[in-house]
Amino acid sequence: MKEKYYISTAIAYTSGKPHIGNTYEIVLADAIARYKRIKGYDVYFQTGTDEHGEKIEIKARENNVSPQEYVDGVAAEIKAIWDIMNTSYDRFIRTTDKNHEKQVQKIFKKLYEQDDIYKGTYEGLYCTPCESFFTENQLVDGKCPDCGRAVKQAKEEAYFFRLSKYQDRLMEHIKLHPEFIRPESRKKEMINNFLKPGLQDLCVSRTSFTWGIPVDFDPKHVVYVWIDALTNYITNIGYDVDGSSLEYKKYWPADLHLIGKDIIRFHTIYWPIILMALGEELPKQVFGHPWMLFGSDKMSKSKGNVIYADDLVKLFGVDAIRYYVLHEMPFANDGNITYDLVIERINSDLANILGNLVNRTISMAQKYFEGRVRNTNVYTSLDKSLLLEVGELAKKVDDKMDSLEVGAAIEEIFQVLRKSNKYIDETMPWILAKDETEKGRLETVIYNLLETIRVCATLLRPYLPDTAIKILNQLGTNDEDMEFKQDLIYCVNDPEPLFQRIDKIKKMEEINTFLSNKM
RNA sequence: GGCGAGAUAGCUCAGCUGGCUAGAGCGUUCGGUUCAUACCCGAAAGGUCGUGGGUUCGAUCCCCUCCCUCGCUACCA
Repeated sequence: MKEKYYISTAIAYTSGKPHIGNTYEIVLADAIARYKRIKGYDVYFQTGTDEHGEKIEIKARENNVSPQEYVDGVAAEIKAIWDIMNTSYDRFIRTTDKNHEKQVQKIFKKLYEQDDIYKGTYEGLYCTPCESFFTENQLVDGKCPDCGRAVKQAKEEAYFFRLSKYQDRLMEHIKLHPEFIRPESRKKEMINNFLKPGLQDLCVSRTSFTWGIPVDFDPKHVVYVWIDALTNYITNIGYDVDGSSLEYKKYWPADLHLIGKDIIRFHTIYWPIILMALGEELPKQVFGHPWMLFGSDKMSKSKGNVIYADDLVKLFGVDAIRYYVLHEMPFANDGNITYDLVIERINSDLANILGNLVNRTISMAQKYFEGRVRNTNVYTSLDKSLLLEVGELAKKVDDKMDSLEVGAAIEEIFQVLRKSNKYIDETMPWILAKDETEKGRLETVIYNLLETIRVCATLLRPYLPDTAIKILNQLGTNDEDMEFKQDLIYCVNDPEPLFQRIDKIKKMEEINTFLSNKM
């Protein structure tokens, strides 16, 4: 039986269209999911949208539509972008799904009945005109951050979760499972800022807005974000307080929750504690990935520097953008994206190193052998290092992927592609072609190249799915073994450029026109 | 303020528990080649490894001071 692998992204908040920074997460998850499938895992890959809350209620009002209509629109937009990015999620959950709502109510009730949740009062600084509570450090000059007027102490009835009851168990779990929170620095932040000082009880219901899942035994309350949003990971695969589905039993606990670094607290403190209270297993790993910055600024609409994934795809193509975000994002630090950098990466890596290698190799196979190439086994010492590197490639990629270093995994493959270009220069096929007695040697050289490219293309499938298929088609093979083989027989098709080189100046003009047309 | 991370070539970054002339990619300059998408290959230039101390036979890597950048510091998500 196949080993299961459950990976999730965070559910995207439907307050507006996600930019490339948000889109990075789904692409990263997709690369990992595709990789695991190739490795033979039974992968379940979930994503979706978080659709309740006050902010959405307000947005809907501003747009003169109902909250449901509003989230229907944004959720569709988000799903469309995920699809444009060619991501292979298995299921897309929305927190407005009926089953989710029902399960959340049951979970809330169960936690209440077992006294993990109790009714109390929420005390805080309240701005009456804005009808909102704020914390001390949200205030601007001691005044309401929204309207600038004075705030006052106020109380509101609310349900609370006794987090402190579980904090020792959670601390223990984090110590026993060093892989639970990644990267490491995030773990320290959680321990030092929250666990060590002691957890405060968490407010889990609201009465100040209505766009949420009602608490069924106390309907003036709606379930506040935590229990609503976080439980998506289990409700959608069949968790049920009264007995969960077989699917749930098969896939839970999740192997990896991939999330942005901004929501680590919810996933490494609140979520595990909710699960402990329910008596369920904890996810194996939570990875808080870094952010994608535009230049050195965080993207925001007010700065006017927002880049959307669908626009980038229109301008550069889906695999180019997948490549950029996967390759350029560091493991722990924030990465950045500019049009200049995207163009440089496409030209140097995709067009020159990869595209041109495939093109020149296939051209030679056509020119010297009418496209039909087999291994004639005429080796020389020049072949040694290339064959050694291809031989080790799958293992190296595997190691990097295991530690979620996706960019480094891709780099390993490109290392071999670079090596292949060098190999052509060293073996000089065009010289061999002039000497009839070197025909056998020439064919071995071309074979080594074709086979190396096949291995690389196969390994590139998780990152550049369309391009990988194109390469394999040009090679005329459907062999997707990740090891170098000695005995394939190639009958290649006509070469066709994979990525056009981009003229930076012309492209920038095109981009400016494109953006000004959108305004 | 507290806690945490980081500061290495023009740019983006590698450098495991201290040890050969500090590395890679991109960019720049020069040279080579022609199978190929003016591509590819090679070479060079370019770093007092943030500051000032200390430990050591020896420190980019350990300790301390200082300077700077960034993140977290609980109910927006």
